[in-house]
Amino acid sequence: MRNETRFEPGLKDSIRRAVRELYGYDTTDAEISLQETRREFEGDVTLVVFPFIKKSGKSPEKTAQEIGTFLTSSNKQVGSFNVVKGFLNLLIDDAYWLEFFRSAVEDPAVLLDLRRHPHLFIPPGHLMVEYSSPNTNKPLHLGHIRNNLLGYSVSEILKAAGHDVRKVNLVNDRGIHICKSMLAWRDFGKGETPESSTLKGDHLVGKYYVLFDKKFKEQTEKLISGGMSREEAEKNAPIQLEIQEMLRKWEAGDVETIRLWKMMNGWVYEGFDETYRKLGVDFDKVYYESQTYLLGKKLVEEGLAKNLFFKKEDGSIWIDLSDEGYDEKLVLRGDGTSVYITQDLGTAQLRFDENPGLEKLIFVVGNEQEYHFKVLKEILRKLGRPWADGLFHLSYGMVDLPSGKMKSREGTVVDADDLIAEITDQAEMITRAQGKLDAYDTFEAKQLYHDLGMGALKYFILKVDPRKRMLFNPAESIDLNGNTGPFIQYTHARICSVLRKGSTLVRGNASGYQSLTGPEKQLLKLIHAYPEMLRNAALGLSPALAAGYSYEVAKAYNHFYHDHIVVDETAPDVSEFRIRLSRLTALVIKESLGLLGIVAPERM
RNA sequence: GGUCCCGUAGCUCAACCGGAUAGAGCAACUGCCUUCUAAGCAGUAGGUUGUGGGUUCGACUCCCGCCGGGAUCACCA
Repeated sequence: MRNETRFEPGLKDSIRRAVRELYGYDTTDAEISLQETRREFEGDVTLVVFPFIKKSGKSPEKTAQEIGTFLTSSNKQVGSFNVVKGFLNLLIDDAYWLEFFRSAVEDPAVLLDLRRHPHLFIPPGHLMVEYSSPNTNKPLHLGHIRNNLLGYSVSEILKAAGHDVRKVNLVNDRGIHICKSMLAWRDFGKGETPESSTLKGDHLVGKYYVLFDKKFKEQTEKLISGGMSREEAEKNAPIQLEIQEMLRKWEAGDVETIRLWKMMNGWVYEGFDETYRKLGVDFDKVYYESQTYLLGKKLVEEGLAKNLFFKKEDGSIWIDLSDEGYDEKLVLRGDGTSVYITQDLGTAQLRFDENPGLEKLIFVVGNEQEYHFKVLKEILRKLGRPWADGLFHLSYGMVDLPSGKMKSREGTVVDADDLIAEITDQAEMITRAQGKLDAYDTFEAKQLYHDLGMGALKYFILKVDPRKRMLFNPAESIDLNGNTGPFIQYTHARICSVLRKGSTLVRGNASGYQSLTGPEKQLLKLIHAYPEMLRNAALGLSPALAAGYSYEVAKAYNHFYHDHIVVDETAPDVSEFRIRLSRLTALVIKESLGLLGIVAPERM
């Protein structure tokens, strides 16, 4: 975690003053490198003095010594210091930590509200986050899970940092691939419905999508054995010709086709809603591609009129982006129909039109579409849209299995609903074996198993830097010990248990407590760092920072808990302080887990 | 082939803008429940940060070459 802003303007200003008075020049911010003191040395913050030695003309040790002496006498936050090579370790006085503790006890908003910290404050913006973006021809899988969890968490982080955030979904509900499941159901489904089959709607539709593929393969193989080339066979399989016909009918608004489409998509949406509910994600608005795919043609005309685009002989329209390091890019087909990017140009325009003041549009989409989003942004920029710079592709890495990539055709896809069920079952087994929940009724217990299972899954996925590929091993499922969601949830439940026992001992604000033990101070420092973590997570769009933070806090609390008696009738001052410290710890754990969409249970 | 991303302990991941002896968890091994939740705590062991150069007081981090892996470059989305 960055520390340079942590001890607020005070410390940096003091350093600046020290350098000016001692060596007679003004430092730049970049030269003042503050970091957390490594555990093996004594201190809280460390100043790297190498940048100053040219001006001081003295050795690193001597320079550090001089700055340290200046700081202890000019800044009362600095209690003492020591020097190791070119590193000046500063010890922040306990009084500072205790003062912070009391202000947080009085008013927890000090922790949660960035407006309370001028040096951490981010000007609030009006943002939109698009995530999930499923196809309506098959159920959600592990890849979608990462997308959904990221999109939701990033939105929560941005909201917590003070932004106005709109979460949106863009459902890919039309097109030739959607027709595949429709056709297979119509011809082979015998009227099967989610009710009659007891299959979840999205799974039922997915079943017919797979069936289509099977029939298609059978037909092409047959044609190939009849002497046709593979390419020809794939073009001429009867079922292939039929879906093309179906898509034409759909686009022409054919009543029967539309009816079938609506019915089957309806099933899918019911299925998706259930999965979204289990994942705990939601949207302020859902866009449907069937309503947006025609948008964007006006922008194409505009680009043509401005000579940014050009028309080829066959009537197709292109933009030449070779000067920007990209290729020529098609923006409209020869027959005048939209391609993916046409639509995206249109929806971007629509969103900025619909949301006056919108500053940033964040697309949570896998990194295989990086090229697409670069091109999209570049085109909009060339079209003179001032908001084009506000487009941001939050490009996340794929989720790999031990066997390699997930391939739907090879049946190695990990289904989202199955995974959620398995993890929840596992959480239930382990929790029951612990036998700490006798007071819970069935409903509460079920809810808890779900919260724990999802805690494990969400933490596992979100703790990894979004940009990186990650590996998920379903066979080992998910650990519940160590650096995991349930470990942090457990710590929260543990604190709640302590608080239930000790709440009557708390009356004042522990003002009698004067000196901190090591573990107490460590915990307090981490609590103190919450706003800074929030700021960094928001600026970096990184749930991983919130995950890492919550883990650090949980570890520090368990250490503290192991070494100290919290509730002690015979030492009311100490108990009062430690109970209040526990309360603040529970608060930052609950908040940081909340940023990840993870519930912090009171018992487990 | 062009462009981009990745390579850290047996495994999964950290390491802030270039800072000190590269950190956690899992797996392995040792201890700790008569005391507030042992889903815990403490410890041992595990590394030439893919590789070779360069820049720097200082490189996992920046630059160049190589090796290995991935993505992308559709009148698909």
